[in-house]
Amino acid sequence: MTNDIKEILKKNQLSVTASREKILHLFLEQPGALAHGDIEKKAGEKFDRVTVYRTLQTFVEKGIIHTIPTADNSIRYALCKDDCASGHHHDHHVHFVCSSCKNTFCLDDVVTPNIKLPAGYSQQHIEVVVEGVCKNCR
Amino acid sequence: MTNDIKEILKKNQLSVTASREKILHLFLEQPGALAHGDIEKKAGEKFDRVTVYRTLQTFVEKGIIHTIPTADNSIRYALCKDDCASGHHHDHHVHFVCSSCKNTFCLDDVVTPNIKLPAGYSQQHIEVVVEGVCKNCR
DNA sequence: GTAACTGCAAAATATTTGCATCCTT
DNA sequence: AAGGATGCAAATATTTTGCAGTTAC
Repeated sequence: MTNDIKEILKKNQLSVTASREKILHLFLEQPGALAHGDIEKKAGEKFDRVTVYRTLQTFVEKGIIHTIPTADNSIRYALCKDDCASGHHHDHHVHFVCSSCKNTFCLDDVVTPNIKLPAGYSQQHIEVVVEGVCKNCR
Repeated sequence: MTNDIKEILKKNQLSVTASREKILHLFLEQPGALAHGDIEKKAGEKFDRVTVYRTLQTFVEKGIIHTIPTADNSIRYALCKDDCASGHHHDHHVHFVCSSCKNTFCLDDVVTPNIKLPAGYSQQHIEVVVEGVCKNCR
């Protein structure tokens, strides 16, 4: 498991450092998505705010995690599936925000639908976020 | 036209003030969505940052405008259709972000699709944002 | 006249940048 | 040893809050 973490970092040409291992571990050990603030809390004063910013940014650039837009101005991050390589990230699944427990999940098995756009519009990417109650909260 | 603006405000039990008229006017005169920053720019030093925050918040509460989540942490606001009343806002259309001109539009004619969720999940709301090139930019 | 709205000041938060030091390779 | 990563300090930017003065009704 710890090896997995090192592997992911190496595969993306990143040096293996304590902060990166710890942040990546947080993502692996929990099913949902994490906002910047969550990471600082869960890590328990361990590392600098700035390191978290920089690490998240690096991970997004490398395609290790991806962002999930939300309506409340708090960007959330979630792990990408293995087949997301740097540059061409394909994020074809639906995101789910639980209005009860406030967690955000990737519904990896639910693919985004095809949308018929009006004439003249071309589609490059689609993002679907469903809000509701998750299976743990009902 | 100016009457429309006053009407909208009155219909929502808001006093008609210069700031509210001006901000509402900005939304009416342009097809896309506006972020907080856009409003400050377009208004040209006219009113206080704080007033913009408070006005936007009020409008969202009353259902005059709604928020559109984006991946880059900049919340955008757009006018709601007439049938959005306070409390039960129905926002059943797709949003479109142009990667060229950076504008955000409401595709009012494109309704959000039905998503089949995994067992145990219930849906309260759905948000669909498509990124691509709009008809003006291609 | 009263309640609601605005603008200013200031506080609280959040994010970015520079640089010296430390760690990974 | 060299390059990259971290942590601290500080600069910026963003959002919130309190309060006094102004405006709408």
